Amino acid sequence: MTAFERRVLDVLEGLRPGEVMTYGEVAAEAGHPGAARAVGNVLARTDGLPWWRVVTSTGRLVRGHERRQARLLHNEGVSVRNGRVIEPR
DNA sequence: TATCTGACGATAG
DNA sequence: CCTATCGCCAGAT
Repeated sequence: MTAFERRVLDVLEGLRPGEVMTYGEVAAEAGHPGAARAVGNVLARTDGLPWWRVVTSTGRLVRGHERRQARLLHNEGVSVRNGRVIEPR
């Protein structure tokens, strides 16, 4: 477990159902601005994290997991349309 | 130290 | 709005 990974996990644990953040925002809050891509890597290999509450900078859902993510987000009251989170980023 | 990889970001076309 | 590209970062080899 690296320091970077811990910081990312801390940020994610602060997310409540229905709240959504972008990879870039997570990276910045974790104290590693610009490491959006690295955040994605963490989410991809770590289990038990609310990965579906993280989307791309344009509100696009995670590549390759659109269906699953759309369902999970919908369960939390987040509006999704055409593989994209609606309005409130 | 050098390279490669990937659930990203910004931008030109 | 979409795709191609290039830049960036942390991790793994």
